[in-house]
Amino acid sequence: MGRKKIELKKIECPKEKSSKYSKRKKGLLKKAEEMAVLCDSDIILLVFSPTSKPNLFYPHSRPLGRILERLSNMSEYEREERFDLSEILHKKGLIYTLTLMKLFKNKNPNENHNHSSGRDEVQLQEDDKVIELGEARELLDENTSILRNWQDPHRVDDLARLTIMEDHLVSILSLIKKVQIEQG
Amino acid sequence: MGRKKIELKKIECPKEKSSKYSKRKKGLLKKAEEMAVLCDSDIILLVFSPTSKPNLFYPHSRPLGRILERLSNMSEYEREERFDLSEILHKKGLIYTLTLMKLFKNKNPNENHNHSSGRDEVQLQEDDKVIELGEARELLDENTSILRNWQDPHRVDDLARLTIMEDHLVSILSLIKKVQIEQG
DNA sequence: TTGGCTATCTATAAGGA
DNA sequence: TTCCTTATAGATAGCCA
Repeated sequence: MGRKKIELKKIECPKEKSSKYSKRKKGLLKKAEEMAVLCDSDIILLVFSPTSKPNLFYPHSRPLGRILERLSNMSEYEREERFDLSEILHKKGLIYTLTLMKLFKNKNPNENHNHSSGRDEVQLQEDDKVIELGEARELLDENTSILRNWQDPHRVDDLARLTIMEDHLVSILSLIKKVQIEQG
Repeated sequence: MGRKKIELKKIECPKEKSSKYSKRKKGLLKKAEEMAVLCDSDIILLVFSPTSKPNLFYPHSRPLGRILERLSNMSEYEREERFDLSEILHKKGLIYTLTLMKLFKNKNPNENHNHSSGRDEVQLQEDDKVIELGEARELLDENTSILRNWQDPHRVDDLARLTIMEDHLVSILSLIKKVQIEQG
C-alpha cells in the first residue's frame, strides 16, 4: 500500500512516525465509518499516540444508549428498564461508562435493589471493607455532575476533555482501593 | 477495493451484510494492529453488529494502565497516585472503566478527598437528591466484585462477558437515575 | 500535524464452497 | 460465519510543501 512494502515494527524516526500516524488514523477512521454504515454496526474507536492528541470516535453516531440495548438478551423487566434508561440518555445526554470484564460469577443486577436501611449497615461495620458514606457520595456526586454536563458526544478530540475520563476513572479506582480488595 | 465500487449505504441483504461485516471487521482489526505497532499507538476498538457477537480489541496489548498514564499532564501528586493504581491494575488484573464526557466544569479530583463526617451529610438531607447508602454500597460492591474477577482482558469476544459490561453500566445508571438529576 | 502527488501495495467485492 | 480465488478499488509510502 505504498511505494514500498514496510516492515511491521515500531517506527523510530519521530517525524516519520507521526506522519504515518496521522495518515493511518485517518484511514482507520474512514474504514470504521464505512463499516458502521454498510453493516449497520456500532463502533467505538479510541486512539492514542505518544505524540499527538487522543481521539475518540463514534463513527456512525448511533446513540450509545442503543448500543446498550443490543448488548444482551435480557428479560422483559430488564428490557423495560433499559428502554427507560435509553430515554434518559437520549433526553439528557449522558455519561457513558464502558465496563469490560473477563470473568463474572453469580451476578444478578436485580437482586440487590431492595434496601431501605443502608445506613445501619455501615454503622454496624467498622472495618476497612466498609465504604464511608462520604466516599460513596463523592463518587455519585461526580457521576451526577458529569451527567449534567454531558451532551451528545459525537466526537471528542482534545486532551482536556479526555482528561476528565481519566479523572473519573481514578476517582472510582481510589474508592475501590480504599474499600480494600479481599484477595489482597 | 473490489470488483466493483459500492455505494456507501446500509446493506439490506442480511447474508451479504454479515459477510461484509466479517471481512471488514478483520480488516479493521488488522489496520488497528498495524498502526498500534508502527506508530507505538494505543488503540481500543469496540465493534458490534446486529447479527454477530461483539468484539473488543486491544490491538497492541499494551496494558490499559499505561494508557491511563499517558492521558493527561498531571501534578506530581496525581502522578504518584496514578502509578500506584497502575501497580494494582497490573497485579490484580482489573476492571477498566472508560468514562467519556464532553463538558466538564470546575472539577478537581483532589478537592473532595477529605471527608470524615459523610454520614452526617446524608442524615441531614432527606430529599430525592440524597443517595441512599444501600445504593452506594451496591454500586461499590459491584465494582469490587468485578475487580476481584478481572484478569488481564487482552481480548474479549463472547457475548456473555460483554453482557457484564452492560449490567455494570445499567447498575450505575439506575443509581444515578434515583439520585435525580437537578436539571430534570 | 496535515495536505498534495503518484506508484505501488493491500483490502475487498463477487461468487462459490 | 469463515475461506478461496481474481480483478479492482482504495489506502498509503515516499517525498515535497
